[in-house]
Amino acid sequence: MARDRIKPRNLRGFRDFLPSSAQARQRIVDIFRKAFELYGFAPLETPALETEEVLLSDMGVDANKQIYRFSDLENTKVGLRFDFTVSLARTVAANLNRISLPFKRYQVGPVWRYDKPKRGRYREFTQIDLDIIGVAPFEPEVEMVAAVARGLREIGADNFVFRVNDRRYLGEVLESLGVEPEKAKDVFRVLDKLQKQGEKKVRDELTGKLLLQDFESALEYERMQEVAVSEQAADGLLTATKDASGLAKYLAGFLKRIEQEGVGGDNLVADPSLTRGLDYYTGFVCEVDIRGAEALGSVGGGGRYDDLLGRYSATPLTGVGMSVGLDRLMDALLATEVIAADAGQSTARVFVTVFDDSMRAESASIARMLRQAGVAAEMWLAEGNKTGRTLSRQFKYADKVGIPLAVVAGEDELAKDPPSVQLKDLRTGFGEEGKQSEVPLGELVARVKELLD
RNA sequence: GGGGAGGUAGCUCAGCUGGUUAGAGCGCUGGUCUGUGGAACCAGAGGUCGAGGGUUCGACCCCCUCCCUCCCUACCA
Repeated sequence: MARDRIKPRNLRGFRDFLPSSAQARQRIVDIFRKAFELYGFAPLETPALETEEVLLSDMGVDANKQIYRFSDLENTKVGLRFDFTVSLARTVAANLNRISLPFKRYQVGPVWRYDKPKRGRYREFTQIDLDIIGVAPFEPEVEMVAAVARGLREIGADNFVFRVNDRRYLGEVLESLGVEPEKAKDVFRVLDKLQKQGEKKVRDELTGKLLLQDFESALEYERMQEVAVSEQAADGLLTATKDASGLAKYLAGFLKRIEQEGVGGDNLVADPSLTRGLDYYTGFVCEVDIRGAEALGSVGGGGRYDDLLGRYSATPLTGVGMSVGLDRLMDALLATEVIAADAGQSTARVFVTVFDDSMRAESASIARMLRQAGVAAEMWLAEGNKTGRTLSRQFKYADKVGIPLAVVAGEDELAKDPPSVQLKDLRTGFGEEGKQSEVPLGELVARVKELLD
């Protein structure tokens, strides 16, 4: 009798990535890595597990609830990292003697949040994180946004929108509107409905429930949302509050500066309602959306955290950073058809068939030749091949795993002078002209490279 | 966190008002074809009908609890 089988299931909110999607993910990560290194960011690696005391407290109440926590076998209280920022702060504080400021680093890897899973939200997900430690505003902010924007463009996702704001600015605005800080979120949530529900309903709700004094200013302020950044928008921000403050000037200055770096127009929006959930942000905050996939939520976000390092070090240090959520980015890119759903299962570009078990050595030598030339090649591994009889199975396999080219090394061709093989293009349909041709072994590599271009 | 829908083969699903050995398509494995892929035909493997308990002579079907998935909503990556 068979034993009880174990159900091959994953934990809730955890996923496997089969080769076809894992390849697509890794391509995206590689692009970001290159973009970041182009700006001089260096990689950092930190442990997935941190002590509870490092992890907790400055994250905000909601965040603390979402941290995976447990006691290890020695009863040490530990937790899985919730994001990379806290680990970064700890690492920097512990290695100040070995780190030169400014410290520019990126980190890619999984983080864990005990949240209710849904589309675009997982309990284990991969973040691509970018931070600059030790420099005051706002050049680091500019560079960070520019580097992430570059990565997105390299992927082909020109349909991104950065929303930016400054938390302190928000406080000033609220004060000028006569809103108590604890009501801030409610006020902006209601204001968010302006488009959907109309002005009257919003006015009633705001002046009624929330006792907002100055509705007109709030409305004017809200209308700054979704305004593409321009001179005009920057001026708008300056007048959104009754008293144009130094802070407003600072934000407007930032917007002009980031435009110089090529991030503007449809890609940049000043969003005065943006605050973000994590408590450690002290100034600049931003989020990135993929236009057309806003319902999935933002694909990235971040901000400035000038007090966080002080938790771990007597040396106060400023910092700014943001991270892109790879999983949600993939979902958004698929939804907006920036990338295709399915890549191949195999990484090989050429499939080398085995015509007959007795001719495996010949096939193996062809595969070696291709690999030597830097062409990814896969050879048929199964035994039991007789004089071409299993070719159809081999082609079927190669086609299914997405290998574009196949080589058939048959006895007749190899016996020729010069020895030759059949090179077949599996991408063109069966029966079409030019689906395959005889190529001398000496020209195989060149011909393959030509076809793959 | 709040509201709604659903869980039957690897996948997509069917299964009459509860009635004997639970089905289809696709996929998978093998066969027919002794030099060529998406085909056809044949055969086969694969299900404790999400889990546990209850009602009943009898449950995939009815009831309860739990688990899981999806959609809307709030928040986040």
